[in-house]
Amino acid sequence: MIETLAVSSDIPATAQLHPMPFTRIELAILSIVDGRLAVLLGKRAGAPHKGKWALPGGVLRIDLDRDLEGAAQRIAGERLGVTLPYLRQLQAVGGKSRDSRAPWALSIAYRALLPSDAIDPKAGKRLEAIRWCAVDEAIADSKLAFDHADLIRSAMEATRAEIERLELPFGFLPEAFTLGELQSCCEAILGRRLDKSSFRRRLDERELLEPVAGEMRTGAFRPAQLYRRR
Amino acid sequence: MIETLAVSSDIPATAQLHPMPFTRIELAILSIVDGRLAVLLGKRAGAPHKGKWALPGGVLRIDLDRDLEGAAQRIAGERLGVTLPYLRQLQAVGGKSRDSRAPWALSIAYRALLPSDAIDPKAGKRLEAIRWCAVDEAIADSKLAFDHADLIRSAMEATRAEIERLELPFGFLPEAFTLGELQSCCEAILGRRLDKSSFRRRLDERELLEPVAGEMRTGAFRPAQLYRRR
DNA sequence: TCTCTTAGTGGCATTACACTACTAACTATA
DNA sequence: TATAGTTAGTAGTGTAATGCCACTAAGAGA
Repeated sequence: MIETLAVSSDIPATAQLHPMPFTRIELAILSIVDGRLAVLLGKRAGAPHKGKWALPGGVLRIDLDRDLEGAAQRIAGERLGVTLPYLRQLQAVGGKSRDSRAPWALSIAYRALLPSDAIDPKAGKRLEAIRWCAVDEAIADSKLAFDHADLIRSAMEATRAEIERLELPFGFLPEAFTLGELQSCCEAILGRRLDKSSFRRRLDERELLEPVAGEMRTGAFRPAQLYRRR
Repeated sequence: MIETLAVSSDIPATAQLHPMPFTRIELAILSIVDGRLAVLLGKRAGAPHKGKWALPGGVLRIDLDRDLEGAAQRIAGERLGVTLPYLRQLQAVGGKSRDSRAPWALSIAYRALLPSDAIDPKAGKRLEAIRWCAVDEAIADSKLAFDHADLIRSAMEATRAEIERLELPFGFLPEAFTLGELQSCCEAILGRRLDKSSFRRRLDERELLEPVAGEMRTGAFRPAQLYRRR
């Protein structure tokens, strides 16, 4: 039926028979705030879950979006005024009565890494307010809207696994950074301390970074060599 | 072209304003055939891609399916007459002009592990034929329908990564099995030989298995201890 | 000049694992 | 009955990765 009829110009009867799910994109945007891994939340301005905190997101628009990643970028631009580097699809969740706006709701969750100052705290269209929330607290918070606590947990786990594999969180870092800054980032993501010596040796063997010749970060103490992505 | 609206008896205007994508589930069902990792393909009986081989799949039915995994199980039951253990969501793919039946098509891909004899080769409703195809060949085959070669690659990579982490492929094995059988499975998935001694030591340290006391697999050569999942 | 703090390096111990070699137990066949 | 062939199972050694600890270096500030 669906398999057998279909020409692009004709409308196959069966495809019209079945209503399709209310389809959204949700964004788990992570950052480091006060040395802890944090996620961007928006306070919902309307029903459902009015007044609760939730991941920013929006409806998939088949007239505007070329593909799923394009939809995620459009929504990030419209709602938050940013484009998202290091975007990665997390998972799809869907089911009956996930969202009272429709009988069946499907969400595709994306994750991005951003420095926290890349978001204007006054942005957030269609949201009363936005804020950064430590992921530990967000996951434990039973008052988050929808099933967003699960999505945040999934974002955190995926990001931790990347760091364990030494896929570095360049999204959190400026173009040039010190090894100390990089290590602090990784520690914030993993939620545990790392050994400086082992960490550097591992980076070294994999040849992931190159020093920016002559450039040092100078500050209160001994200056540190700056590195960039290789 | 189809424009499927999200519908509901009492919904806010926003949910109804936008047409929703044509949403399907695709199944990457893996097995070991002749010592090689293989994927189940169906020959398409109708347009689009009529006569080409594709992953089995079906349309998400919001009237029938409670959630995404339920949809995957319903489709596996209807099309292949099986229920799928060790089901895992792979990824969502979507975009304009993925499928000529609709202006915007979204597919959620699932992966399952099954012994090859769990599928009746005469099954395959709405498909001309079904067959097992070695994943290497399927990935290299530019004539597969839609973007299914990408989905198969993704299924293979996800499964290999699981084996590397010693998440064992119990879906391919009977209740009780020998260490030799388990090792052969893993070798077929990884596409390389493993060292017997190391493999056993790693299993041992992680305490993943327990011997079935007194039970041995007897055959042409020295009998082997049977193990089960712990 | 001394202390404090961060940057950066070196060495030893432990662990995980690859590689090799070996013994054990069964069948089949001469 | 002896022997070859095949799979099951164990043991030991070397090496690579890395955890852990200790050390030196370079700046600021008291």
